[in-house]
Amino acid sequence: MATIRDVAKLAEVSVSTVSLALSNPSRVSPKTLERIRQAVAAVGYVADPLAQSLARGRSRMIGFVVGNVGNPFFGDIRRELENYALEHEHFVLITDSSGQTERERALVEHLIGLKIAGLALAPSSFGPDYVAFIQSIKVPMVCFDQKVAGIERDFVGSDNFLAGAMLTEHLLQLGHRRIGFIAGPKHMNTASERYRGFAETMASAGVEVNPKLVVGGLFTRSGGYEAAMRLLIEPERPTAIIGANNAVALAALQAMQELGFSCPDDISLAMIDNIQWSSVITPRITMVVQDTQKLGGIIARRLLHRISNPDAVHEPPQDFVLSPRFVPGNSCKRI
Amino acid sequence: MATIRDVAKLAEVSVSTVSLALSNPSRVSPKTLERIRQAVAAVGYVADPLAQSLARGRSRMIGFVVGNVGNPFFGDIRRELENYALEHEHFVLITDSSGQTERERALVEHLIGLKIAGLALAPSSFGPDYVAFIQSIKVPMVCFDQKVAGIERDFVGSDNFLAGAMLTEHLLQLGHRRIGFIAGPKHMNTASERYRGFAETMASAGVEVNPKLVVGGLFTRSGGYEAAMRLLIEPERPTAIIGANNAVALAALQAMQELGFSCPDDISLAMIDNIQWSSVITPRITMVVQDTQKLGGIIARRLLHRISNPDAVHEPPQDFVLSPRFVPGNSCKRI
DNA sequence: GATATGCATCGAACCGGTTCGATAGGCCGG
DNA sequence: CCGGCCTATCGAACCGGTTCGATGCATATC
Repeated sequence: MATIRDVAKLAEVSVSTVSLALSNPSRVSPKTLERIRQAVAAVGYVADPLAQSLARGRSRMIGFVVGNVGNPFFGDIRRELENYALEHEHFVLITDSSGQTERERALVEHLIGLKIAGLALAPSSFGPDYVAFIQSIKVPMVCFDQKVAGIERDFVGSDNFLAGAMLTEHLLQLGHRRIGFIAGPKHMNTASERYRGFAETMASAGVEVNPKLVVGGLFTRSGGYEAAMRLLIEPERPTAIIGANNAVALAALQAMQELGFSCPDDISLAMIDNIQWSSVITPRITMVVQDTQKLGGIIARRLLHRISNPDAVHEPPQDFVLSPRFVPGNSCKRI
Repeated sequence: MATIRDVAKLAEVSVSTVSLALSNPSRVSPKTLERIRQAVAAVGYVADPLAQSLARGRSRMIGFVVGNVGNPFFGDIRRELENYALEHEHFVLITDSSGQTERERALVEHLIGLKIAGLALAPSSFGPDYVAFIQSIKVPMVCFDQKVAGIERDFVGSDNFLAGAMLTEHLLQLGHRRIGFIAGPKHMNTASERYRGFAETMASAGVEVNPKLVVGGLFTRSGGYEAAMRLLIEPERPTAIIGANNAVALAALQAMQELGFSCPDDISLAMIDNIQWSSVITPRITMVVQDTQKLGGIIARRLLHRISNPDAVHEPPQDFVLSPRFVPGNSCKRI
């Protein structure tokens, strides 16, 4: 590997001039610049990014930390960020915390050790310790998906209250009154907002919610399965079920199939968030989806804005909340 | 951030002694070691990984490069690699080439610039130029999934011939003779082997393959959809279809649904590779799956073996080929 | 014609570690 | 008592860049 000193020697200038020429060509005389350019080409010089990062104190890498890289929701966002970053000569390092807060923390610390230029984080936890940790991060960052109380950072996400409300309204209009709700973890903002959207819409419609029909508490497949089973063995079985995310809704579908219930003939089903291959699942599930592409675009733009404008540190954090989109399927029946 | 010099000052030893103590404690006297330990704790010293990598010429990071991080096949492998690497104090950098060879190359070069300790790569291409590029990589590496002719590296993958053969055999035993095959790109080893498994099993059984029933050529959803449509409008429509991967098979299912064919009553369907949520898809598709966990384990072990045994460079590359597993569903009917 | 201004270039310090050869002191055997 | 060997520690060079203050020279100003 050729170093900057090889270039300097060949071009008969000092090392510092080469460095200057490469990072700020206009500050070097045209003829010297040309000599340096030729020398660079001659020896095939490429700057060592590690040495650059060490000297500059920051690299051109962006950290991307989520709980599940395989989730298409995060995948779409990742893709947007990658493309935008690449256009701006940045490089995205993807990491996966498996939803474990400890691992997330280790990953973030490792990334900061790598002197990343910026961080896009889908927070995996909450509470004072967690908030303190996030707040201690000095690197430009954007949080997304999960709004966590106390974190004062740019945030990009969807209107989850609206998402819950839309599905509830839809089912009410189809005549459903006994609507089951498989909820997510109460402490997660997405989960509580979606539930609030459900509860308030029911209340506005003057329909009382049977507390036995609100189940769950995990956004996982197994949690959803168990919760769905509880709904299905209820004597006053619901006529429709809302899954607060894709995993619990699909688990509910599986439980229904296993118990011999037909969807939508026996029970209607609706969910929040898309899944891959949703179009080949029978029935096609009525859902409310987030505009992942737009979310990703905003995250990317916001993060790179903060990265490339050093003054942006003083800009107060801002929330970007997008409205989700209703996608009708054939999993909900009028009764 | 505390530096190694702060530690040295506080412990009243030289910088080199601190470095030595930290990397090779046995070569420092017990009492000095203790002083250094206390100093480290006192100033909260953590070595800067960037500076270490620069000085050592290699880091403790492992590059993971695949065409689609969101694919659960790669996701499972990634998880195994991450866990194993973490146990050995290595850190996995995930990157996504979107299947674009140019991007893959840029990513690999970037990772090498980061002085990664090792590389796990799912090759995205083939041909002399590509092979030459891969062969030029000096970093310890393991290739997986796609076996590429000419690349002399450790390889970990599944027996794709067997995968194709198993499904074919299954359908033959159910009485099918007019079996359609949606193939992948001919130049991809997985695709050609799967096809070969199909063709040879048919031949052994003395069943002639109608060339019109072998369609496709892309492992994508849209490619599979188009190919399936061609099969379905064929006058001599197949009684069963094999999708050479999950994407084309599910696209075929969608096409069948859209044209009003019932699976498996009208047409049977079988596929290679699993998908997420396969259990909620109606019908449950009969498939042959790869043991992703085991694949990931082998990749991880092999790579870390090469990384931590410098002599291992002389070990000749080795192929690890696992047998896939048959998972019956209810998408194939006896006729 | 002396002084101020600006520009191109350079040298040296620095980022934060590692590594190797040198040195000094302690212990051994002869 | 002295030479030889071992061990603990150190200093300096190095990895490959960046950055800032200094320098020298040419042009603009009064």
